[in-house]
Amino acid sequence: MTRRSIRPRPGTDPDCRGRHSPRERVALAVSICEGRGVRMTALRRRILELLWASGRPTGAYELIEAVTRRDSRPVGPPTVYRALEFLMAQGLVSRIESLNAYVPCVHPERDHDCLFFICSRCRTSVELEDPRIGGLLAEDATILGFVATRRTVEVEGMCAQCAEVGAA
Amino acid sequence: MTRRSIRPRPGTDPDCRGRHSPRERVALAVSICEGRGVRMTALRRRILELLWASGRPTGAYELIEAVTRRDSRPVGPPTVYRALEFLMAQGLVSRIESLNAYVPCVHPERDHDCLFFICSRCRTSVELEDPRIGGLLAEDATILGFVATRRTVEVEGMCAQCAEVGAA
DNA sequence: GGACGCAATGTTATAGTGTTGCGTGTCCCC
DNA sequence: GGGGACACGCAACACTATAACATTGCGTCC
Repeated sequence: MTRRSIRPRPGTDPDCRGRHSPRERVALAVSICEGRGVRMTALRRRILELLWASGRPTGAYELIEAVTRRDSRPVGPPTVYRALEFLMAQGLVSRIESLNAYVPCVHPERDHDCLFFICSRCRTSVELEDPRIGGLLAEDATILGFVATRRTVEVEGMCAQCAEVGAA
Repeated sequence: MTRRSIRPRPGTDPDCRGRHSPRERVALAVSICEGRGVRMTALRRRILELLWASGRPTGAYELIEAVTRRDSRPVGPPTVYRALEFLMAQGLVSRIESLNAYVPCVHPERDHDCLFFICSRCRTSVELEDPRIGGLLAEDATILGFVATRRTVEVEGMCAQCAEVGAA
């Protein structure tokens, strides 16, 4: 219970911190797309790289600016939104609803239900997987006769580092 | 497991369906505000009534139109957003992040963590309370050293009624 | 009763987020 | 190398939310 040295970054969770470089995760995403027969185009890849490079949940319009700057050509909103849609459909990116922002998923290789802890001070987020929560939600859904297709679980507050600083 | 006759409406959950009329819930909200020494003004009350009357998650701009129509005078966005902010601070209304919409809370008298099941076909939502989920989230937060201030749990899919129709 | 303080609301403008519609290109498969 | 599906470019627009500033209304204090 005392592994507190993590610096929360998108998609870094306590069990695998440091093990996943952005480069490696992008390469994994590419191979996943190959395996599925879907197209990881240059634009889509660029956006995934930018999300990994950002280090925190990133808005669509920030991405528009970043792509425009990096590729030295104007890119419109629909272009970026479509790429995000693709990346989300492939489970490579998640949307954080309470921020209107996007983060790369740490474990696209697993079929996962993300759970986000979002620090409102340093604007970072940590992705966790906790299958127990999915289980309870499925149970509640069954009671209601509800057929679930998507889950959003987000916790806002202050991360360990910021809480320490704030307490000082 | 076979209580399926409910018509999901905002804030109606299987354990108390039909027991809460909008009128009664608004009256409860008024008395809660009195007890707390905060002001349930005419505008705030009007917006709460409109949310109860709507029967589904309602966007801020829908509310702006509804207030404008009902009071026969133009109302600007800030006015409505401020009223919503107040109602949320008092736990009388919740925001559904994945819809950018607002619903009245069924049990403002309890300190509650809402959990929403949102039907993407009929656009209704059902509010549940499941303390076990809050417990797990608190547990995960502790492991991360995270200090939580707000939780968002939303499940999208199809409600029992729409699933039946859709299956036909 | 008039001057002040304060909370709530009104007004205008603008920022931020996301979508529609349509045309063009490009890749892949046969 | 023709044809269809998918991806992208572009312009305009729709929706959601906030900033900045003005006004109203009400209670209080002298």
